Amino acid sequence: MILSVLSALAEPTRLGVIALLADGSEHCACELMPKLDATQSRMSRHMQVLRQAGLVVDRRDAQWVRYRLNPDMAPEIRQIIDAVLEASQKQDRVAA
Amino acid sequence: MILSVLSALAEPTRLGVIALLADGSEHCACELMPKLDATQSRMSRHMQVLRQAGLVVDRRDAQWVRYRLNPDMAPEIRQIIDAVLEASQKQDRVAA
DNA sequence: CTCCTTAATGCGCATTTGCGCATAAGCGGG
DNA sequence: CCCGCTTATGCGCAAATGCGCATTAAGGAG
Repeated sequence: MILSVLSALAEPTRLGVIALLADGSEHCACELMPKLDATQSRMSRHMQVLRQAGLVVDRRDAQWVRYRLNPDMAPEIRQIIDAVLEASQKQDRVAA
Repeated sequence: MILSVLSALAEPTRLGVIALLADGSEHCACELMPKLDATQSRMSRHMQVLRQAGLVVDRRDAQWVRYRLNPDMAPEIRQIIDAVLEASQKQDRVAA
């Protein structure tokens, strides 16, 4: 369980997805793709990994699939997410 | 950086090492090996990954190599470790 | 129904990861 | 020096991962 969460996060595109979804709102795959410079099939499979790890949930809305952070995530997993996001923000700040 | 931390943690034996080192004291590889049911070469290579991710430091003491959590770990990385350890403890408690 | 947009998936391939085995290297004791 | 204990590493292999390409599926609009 935790291991699947950690390996889901240990990939730059997937981590980028989590960072984008961290605003709490919904985003469709077609919106995430260009922002993360990912092709369609890559994005689709990465989203599958995030879904299976329980990090995101999806909702079909017409021809779109809208993703958001799983609102029912266990609090201890949510803490990992928050810590990871904070650490990657700090890293970006240094890099910039 | 964060990605190397996450992928270092996303492996059961390595996560086990971190959990054992979380008591704050030093442990030699030969002590960790039987506790985590790992062979010598496996353990050696896993420790290398943890070292390169900056999670542990090692110290040669005669024929032993003593490991401990990196005391100079960046606080935001340390927070990830703590969150991960708490989550895996919770998981163990449910499993037991 | 046809066309368009969005998303999922089968397939094959290249790279990475994890491992065991054997061997080397580091260190202390006799 | 030789031996024993501990650790590191070269090598080859099997499995997992990540990807592109092409195709399929799902949905809405005309």
